[in-house]
Amino acid sequence: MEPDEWKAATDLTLLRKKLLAWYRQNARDLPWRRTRDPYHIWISEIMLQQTTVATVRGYFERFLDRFPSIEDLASAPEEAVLHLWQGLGYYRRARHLHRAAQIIVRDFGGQFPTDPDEIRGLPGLGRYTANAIACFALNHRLPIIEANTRRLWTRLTAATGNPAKPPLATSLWQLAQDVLPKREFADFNQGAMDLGSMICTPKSPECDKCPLAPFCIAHQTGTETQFPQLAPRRAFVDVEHVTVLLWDKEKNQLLVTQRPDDGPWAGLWEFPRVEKRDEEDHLSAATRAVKSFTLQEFQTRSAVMTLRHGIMHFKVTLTCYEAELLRSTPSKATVPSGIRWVSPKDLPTLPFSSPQRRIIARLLKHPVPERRSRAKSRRDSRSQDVT
DNA sequence: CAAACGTGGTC
DNA sequence: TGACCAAGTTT
Repeated sequence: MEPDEWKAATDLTLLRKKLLAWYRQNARDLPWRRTRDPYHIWISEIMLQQTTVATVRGYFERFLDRFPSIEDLASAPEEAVLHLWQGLGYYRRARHLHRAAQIIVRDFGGQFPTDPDEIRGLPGLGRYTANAIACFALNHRLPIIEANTRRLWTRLTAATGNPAKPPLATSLWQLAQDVLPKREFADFNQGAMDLGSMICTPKSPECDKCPLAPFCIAHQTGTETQFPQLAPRRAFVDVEHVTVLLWDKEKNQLLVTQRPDDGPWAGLWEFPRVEKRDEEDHLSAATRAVKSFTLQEFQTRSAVMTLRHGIMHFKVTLTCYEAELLRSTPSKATVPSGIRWVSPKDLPTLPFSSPQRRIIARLLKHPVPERRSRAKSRRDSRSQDVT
């Protein structure tokens, strides 16, 4: 059925009443619901993009603890912002957040803008996020559509087609607008998300507990799990990456490199790493990884660990080698930007991707020189040592 | 517009 | 235990 058709055939007044009543009884107690501060709600909404509530909880608290105000965020080094974001993924969000904070300080006197169009103009704020902040923090009567509400409304209306793109996306936004009550629209929006998240779940929705079941076409026809009709995901591709712990033994330091502004893990640090080519072996790839960052002479040693991780639609096997400088870096040498020599204990002060942090964790757990001998007996569930 | 952009919780 | 998927935005 078309959302328009469903709307005309539905008692929207009753639906609003049912959803609001359910929300009053079942609302989740979330940290970002205990405030109306647009800055706090902004941070939560950015963190929640494509990210589960369970994951965000801890990050939200730490972030506001470190950056209590927009000005604190704006004046922080980008590296500090990325450091608080490490492990959350989609790191572009953190950089947009940082840039937006600077714009707010420069153009809005450090006060989060109250005009929806100005909010929408900030980097990282699309239609959903801008409306969510304007609605929850600033009392604007605006609709929202995200994963939970998309699932909820497509099931209620049994809407066919891809809800992420026109024409269905357009009619869902229109529907979300039209169902909003005159008052309590913020609770209505929050309630729709909670219902989608807790009752109208992707796999096995609990329709017997759903206050909107009487309005739901999918439920009436037993087709709940046929909606939403999302586009199929890209198939996974196996790839091999090789990364190198290049030691300056004399100084007890390791070479780390900063990811370029574009591409995966932009702005984060990592040990020199390349994607292994089909025609080369792991050792050659390890050597190539180091050579792409330094002209200093070194000797590649052996692989010390292998771990697997996912990134986007890739299944990565990451092999970690060790290598050693033949001569220590002269103390007065100029180190190019984008490269640093860091002692193992200082590695946690830099932002790293999750797989690279797993390498660091093992490195610190098995400090030189026992690292090799102890490695065999100390394997964890997610990675295997290579002998 | 299709593709890029990460990670961990969950069942 | 591996597949699915999450409070999307940008280019």
